[in-house]
Amino acid sequence: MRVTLKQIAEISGVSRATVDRVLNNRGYVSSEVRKRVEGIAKELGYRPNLIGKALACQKKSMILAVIMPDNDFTKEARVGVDKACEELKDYGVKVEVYSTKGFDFAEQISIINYLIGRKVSGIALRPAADNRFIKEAIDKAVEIGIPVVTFNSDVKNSKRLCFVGQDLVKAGRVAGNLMGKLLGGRGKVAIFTSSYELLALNQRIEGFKAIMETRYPLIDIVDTIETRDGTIAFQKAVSLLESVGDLGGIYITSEPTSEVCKAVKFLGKSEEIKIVCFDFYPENVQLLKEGVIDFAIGQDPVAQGFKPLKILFEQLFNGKQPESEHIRTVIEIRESESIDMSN
Amino acid sequence: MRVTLKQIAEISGVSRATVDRVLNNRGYVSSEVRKRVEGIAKELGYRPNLIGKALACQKKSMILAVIMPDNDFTKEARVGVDKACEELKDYGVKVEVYSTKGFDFAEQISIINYLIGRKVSGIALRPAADNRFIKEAIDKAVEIGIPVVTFNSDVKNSKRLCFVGQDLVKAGRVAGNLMGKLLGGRGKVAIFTSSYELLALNQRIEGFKAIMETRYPLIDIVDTIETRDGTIAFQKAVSLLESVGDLGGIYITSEPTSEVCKAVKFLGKSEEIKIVCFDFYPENVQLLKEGVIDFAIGQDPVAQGFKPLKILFEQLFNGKQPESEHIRTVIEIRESESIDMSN
DNA sequence: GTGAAAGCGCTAACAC
DNA sequence: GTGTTAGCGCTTTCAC
Repeated sequence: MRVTLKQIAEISGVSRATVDRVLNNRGYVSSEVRKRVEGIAKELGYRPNLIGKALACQKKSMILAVIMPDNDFTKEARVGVDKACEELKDYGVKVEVYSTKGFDFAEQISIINYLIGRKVSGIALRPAADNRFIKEAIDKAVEIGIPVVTFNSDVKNSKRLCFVGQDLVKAGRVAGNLMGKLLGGRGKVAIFTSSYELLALNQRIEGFKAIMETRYPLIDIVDTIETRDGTIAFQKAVSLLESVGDLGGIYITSEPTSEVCKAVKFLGKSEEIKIVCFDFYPENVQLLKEGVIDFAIGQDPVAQGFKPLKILFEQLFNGKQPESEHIRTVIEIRESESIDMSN
Repeated sequence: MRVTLKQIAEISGVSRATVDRVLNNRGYVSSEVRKRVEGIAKELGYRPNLIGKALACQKKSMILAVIMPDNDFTKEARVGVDKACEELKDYGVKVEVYSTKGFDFAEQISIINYLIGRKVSGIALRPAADNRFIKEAIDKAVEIGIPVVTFNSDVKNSKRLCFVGQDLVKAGRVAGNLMGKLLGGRGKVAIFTSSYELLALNQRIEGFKAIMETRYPLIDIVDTIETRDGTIAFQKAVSLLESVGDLGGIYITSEPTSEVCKAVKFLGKSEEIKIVCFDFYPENVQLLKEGVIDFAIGQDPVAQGFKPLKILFEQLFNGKQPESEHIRTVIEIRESESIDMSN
């Protein structure tokens, strides 16, 4: 059994309450006593017993809030949120989920302000944008003592505790390498992306292009198409396929996947066109099984829902800092045989 | 706050000790009282507070033992074992690791007997073999009340609580699909395996062959080579490559990976021969980066070290049964860009 | 400034 | 068979 607070109290000749005051910076303690207690605690390598602490803290339930725009990703992240809920329940943690329709950063800001007013203990945020308004809202929360963890997408230069998400450039490199192997190192490729305004997607393109240049010089990126509103994706894909008859592969950074695949199927080119895309949403699973998509790359949304809460809890509960400022989630490659969640 | 044992005691008009006796089946309680208490507990949906329980149990440290033959896999599994150690330390759990040189099942049996004598609380076993002697040792432990969890490789028909490991046939299918894609669906392939006597490796071959037959009829498996002692692998690979000039790919089920790759490099065929193998050991990482290996498939050794201990703990500590009899670890696909552990 | 004491939910030794 | 009591390590209230 490790050294306890009680032992420290006895050795230092003070009460447990005083040791508690010193070690947890609450109340006033004469600097002489403080020095002595700190010295002894350090010397004995005191580390609080988390179970005892948890038991004593159970009553004062702490509230953690999760804010996330509602889309496919959210649904899977929710599984991780629920897991964290379950695991932290015993510690008196309550989790509140605020899911907003669409990527409306103004709404996120007002939720943050509301939470600041309610003095919640911590906030996990999937930002709807990376701009100075969101940044300021985050900083405001942090400054009054509410730690914020961003996930899925980051807010640059903000005071958030850390960011949990995929290394997106690297994910793009992985996608590029997969495409390179599928094409045997030669051929024509097109890129589909939903918006040039989302940093994450641009990074996925950046990594893809980088590896194509260095490792697959014989692969030609013939076009990069922004689809914005998904409805035009199908038409654009059909035109592309018709105009570039010998297209070998399509790389899709996110949303338009099913529309693009529909076009490929429509023209009966599932066999000859190789497709690499992101995420394991149900439509993608289906397309993988059908053999239309060759590889899908996952970003572990469950971990992205789980870890921010866990990190906030550990920070608040035992002052543990996150291991790094960017907690990377795994880059999962799946094909038709490994796509089933059951494994 | 959920309903507590104390409340149940008050409502049933008995003492906490009696409720404890009823709910945890210790000591004798009149069947009348037992019925009443059980009824009330059930009605109120009583679930013990694990933190309180943990705090009270800390003193009687429980010992969990891990037995595993020492090889590359073990080194990585060890990381998971240490993680479990750390996480369970607060609950008064001590973990003892017994790592044996080589796959000597007799030695494992004597360790198991020793642990039975010492009355440890639970055993995590990576079996050195799947035979009736090991099975009997496991059953003996289980019968006197020491739960056993097997990992990495199972022992059929034994009374182990559950098995933690990869779905090996499925992993073989994944490997086959990757090879199929690398070869564009046509060509000649050879299989290297270290031993026909290890169930795991045969299952990896089984899955591979199955998918080749159904999905890639134009791919020809020209040879399956057993290398046993690794030293002959290099020579066998060289002969193969020389005799089958137009070989397209090599599938390696385990150990001989680096020797086979050496042969491929030796003959300057890294570019033309596609290689799919297992595990992310340092040599494999290097070969992936060099572009000699195309894909490596991981079995999450860290989880294989971690989960058995966690499962044993939960079973012993709060009677929680494992979710399934076979806890599958993830089938991780990695290529040169995603092979770095850092992600 | 500091200490005493109660209490979190549960277990276990001992008394009856 | 059942109850009493102390205690696990920590926090917190209240008194001095």
